[in-house]
Formats: sequence, C-alpha cells, structure tokens
Amino acid sequence: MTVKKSASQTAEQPATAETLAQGRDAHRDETAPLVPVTARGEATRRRILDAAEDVFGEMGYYEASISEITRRAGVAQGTFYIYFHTKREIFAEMVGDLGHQLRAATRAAITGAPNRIEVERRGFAAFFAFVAAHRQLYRIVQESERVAPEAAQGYYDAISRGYEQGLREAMAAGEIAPANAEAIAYALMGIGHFLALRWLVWPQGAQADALPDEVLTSALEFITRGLGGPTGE
Amino acid sequence: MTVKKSASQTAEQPATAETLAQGRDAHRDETAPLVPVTARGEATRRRILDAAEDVFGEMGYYEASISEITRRAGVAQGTFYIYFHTKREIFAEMVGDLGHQLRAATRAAITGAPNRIEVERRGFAAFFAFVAAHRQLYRIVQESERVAPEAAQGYYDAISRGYEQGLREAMAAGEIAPANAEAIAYALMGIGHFLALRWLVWPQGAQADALPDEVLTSALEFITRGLGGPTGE
DNA sequence: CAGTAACATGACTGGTACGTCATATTTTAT
DNA sequence: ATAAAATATGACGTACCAGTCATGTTACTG
Repeated sequence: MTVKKSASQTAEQPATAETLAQGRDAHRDETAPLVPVTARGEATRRRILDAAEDVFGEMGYYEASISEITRRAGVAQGTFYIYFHTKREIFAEMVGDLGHQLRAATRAAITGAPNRIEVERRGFAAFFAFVAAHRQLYRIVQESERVAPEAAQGYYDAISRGYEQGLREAMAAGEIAPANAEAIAYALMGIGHFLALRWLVWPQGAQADALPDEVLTSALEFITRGLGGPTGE
Repeated sequence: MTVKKSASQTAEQPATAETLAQGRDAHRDETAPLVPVTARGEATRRRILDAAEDVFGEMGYYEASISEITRRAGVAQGTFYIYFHTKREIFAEMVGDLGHQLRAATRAAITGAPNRIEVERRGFAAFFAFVAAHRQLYRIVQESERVAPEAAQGYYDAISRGYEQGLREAMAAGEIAPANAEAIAYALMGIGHFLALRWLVWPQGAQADALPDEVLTSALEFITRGLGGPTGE
C-alpha cells in the first residue's frame, strides 16, 4: 500500500452513500503524518519540502501551487500526496521547522554569555543573521498567522517560553528589573520582528545584509535601559 | 460611459493584435481611481467598501470573494467593477483608510500630554483600544504585507514618521536619551504590535477587551526606562 | 527470481472565482 | 420631454488548482 498511515485504513470499499457519510468532515484521514520508510522516499520528501520553501517564500501560500512545487522538485503531482495530506499541512510543517532552526541558532549563540545584557546582544545578532539568511522564509511565518494560526502561535509561544525562562532567572538574580516576564518577552520579540522587517525584509536590493550599526546600537541601548540594570528599586 | 476614468479612454476599437499589444501588462487601465459622481454612486461605493471590510476581515484576502462582498453589499457582481479596478485595489484602499483612522485616533489621544512618557502612555492606550475595537480589521494590515506590500509599508511608514518627529523633539528637549529616532520608532511599533497580537487578537473568546493591567504596566515601565529619562549622560 | 510493499506517475474531476460585456434602469442636463 | 451620461445587472468566458485514482516502476525479501 502507501506509506505509513493511521491504522484504520483497510481495504477499499465501494463508495456508497454510507461510506461517504462516514467521511466526517471532508476528504480523507488528516491524522498521522505520512512518514517515508525508504531512503529514497526520505529523499523525495526532502526535495518536495525544499521546493516548497522556495515556492511559498517567493509566491506566498495562496499564489503558490502544488504543481509549481512538484515541478521544481522534479516529481509528479501525485507524488506530493504520498508525503503530505494537504497543502496546508506542508506549510504548517515548514513553520514548525523554521521555528526549530531559529531557536537552535539563537540558543547556540547565547550559551556562555556572561550576563543578561550580553544574552540580548548575542540573541538579537543571531536572530538578525538568521532572518538575513532566510529572508524569504521569514515571510512564511508572517503568512502563517492567517493560513495556519496554530502553527504561528506555536512558533511565537515556543520562542516566548525560552525567553521568559531566561528573563525570570535574570530577575531572580537581580540582573534586571522585576516585571511580567511574558509581557517583556513579547515586547522584545516585537522589537526584533519590526527591526528585521524594516531593515532586512523590506529592502529589495541585496544591499542590506545586516542592520545599520546605528540602528542596532540604538535598539540595544533602548533594550538595555528598558530591562533595567541592577537597581536598588 | 462609466465613472471617471483616465482620459485616454476613447471609443472602443476592435481588439486587433495591435491594440492588444498596447495593453502593456494585463487587463485594463489600472490608473486613476474610479470616483463616483452621483450621491447614489457614492453610497453604493461606500456599501461595497463596508462589506469588503467585513468579508476581508473574517475570511482573509484570498478566501474572500468578490461575489461574497457584493452579496453582503446587496449589489450585483458587475457593480463592483464600476468602483474598483481589481480585488487588490479595494484591499489596498482599505489599508490606507485604516491607517488614517488609527493615526487620527492616536493623534487625538496624545494632544495635551505634558511630557514624552505621558505621550507614550496615552498613545499606547489609544492604539490598544483601536485594535480591540477593530480586531478583525487589524488582521487586514498584517495580510497586506503579502497582498499589497506598498500599502503595508505606507501604513507603517506614516506611523513611523509621526513617531519620529515626536521622538526627535523630545530628544532635543532632553526629555529622552538621544538615539536613532527611526530605530526607536520601529521598536515601539513592534512592542505595540506584538502585545496587541498576544492579548487582543489571538484570544478567541470575547473575554479580552484590553491588556491585563500587569502586562500594560510592565510594558510601559520597560518603555519608560528604555527611552531614558533626563539623564546627565 | 518471484512476489510484494513502497514509491512514482500524470491525466482527470469537480469546483471556484476574477473580470467582462451586452443590456437595462435611473438620474441629470438641455 | 428627450437625449445622454451615470449607475446597475447577472450571466458568461476563461483560467487555474487541490486532490484523486488507476496504472506503472523500483527495490527489498525470502
């Protein structure tokens, strides 16, 4: 048969009115992910995912078509549905992957930072570098807000949680002023997001590979003051 | 004829290869806006715009259809194209309108504020109130980033410019620390955007009409410190 | 080497939607 | 009152696309 699916996929029955009625919502199962078993399958799935990143990044979710994705991947249309149930599913998976990569890159960048301010400095630098290197992909996260809200909120929540933990520890250690950690986490994410948008994503020409020094400096000074150094208050 | 268009709309010619070649990109003129002349026309255009706000807000740009818009507006499909060239055009116009309204509301809220910190406090409050009252519409701005980038950038740039001016004056007056005004403006916009997203837009239930006090307080303290009071530095 | 599971193909279906157009109605100008 | 402009109609043309399916091909297993 096909690749690993949910167990309840028995032999085919003729599509009577009854069997159609059983199909709850629409289409098919939409349950367990379609995982390849062979190395060949793995490779094909990978090629489709890579092609999808390009196509979604360039054209956006709705203007991208499965046929364009499979064309770039060098496979037939039907092959797509061996590895993904729907267009939306592959998109959500990409958002998850992206979040994973970004968090890994950030985590690697901040390990060993001597204090909270240095954590911010290195974390923001890593974030901006990541966005600059994946400019197209970053637009995918934005679009996911509409296309796959769960994926988008998962993305931001995962980042936020990591952030909050670090902030709470810094607060407990008296390194920064006490405050609602989630609020500060989202505020910092917002700063990063908008600076990246303005200076990395919007500029069309290839000229902007990084934030202008002045911008980065001003932002970091703002954040440093905002977090509040070790004050008596 | 139709409503006011560009001047170069003469009598119809048979569509020869030549005339088709003249049609540069695709479709029609796509130039001057389609402005109604009569009060009746004005009213119809308004009804279409209002319906479009609902439909785009609820379903998003791509899943919204012209037929759904005209249905809610109570007009025929063809009527739509009397007042708007394309689906994209009405969307962009809505983003422009929204920006206008938001800026007006904010401006009204901050007039008479005694100092820069109070400007921020009132400005953020007005912004959050606006988003809470137009939750659906706010998603339109987000989507415009992909659908009509010029409109999105116009929206943010207009806000930024107003922000920058106020910040520069406050810097000159020594009320806040000197810095790159545009960077600070976008940082503040990012903070507002993300807090609104997390506590006003995402919550499905009607429970959240405003930010939790603790969140708002933490954010404003962060901003206040970040801007830097009148320091000797 | 035969049998079977995994993988691959590409034509096809059903449905939807943007934008157009010939025609009809209402309003304004003379 | 009559002509012309402005506004309104709704069916239609054209196009595209997500997802399906019957039929092939590859590769592993015993």
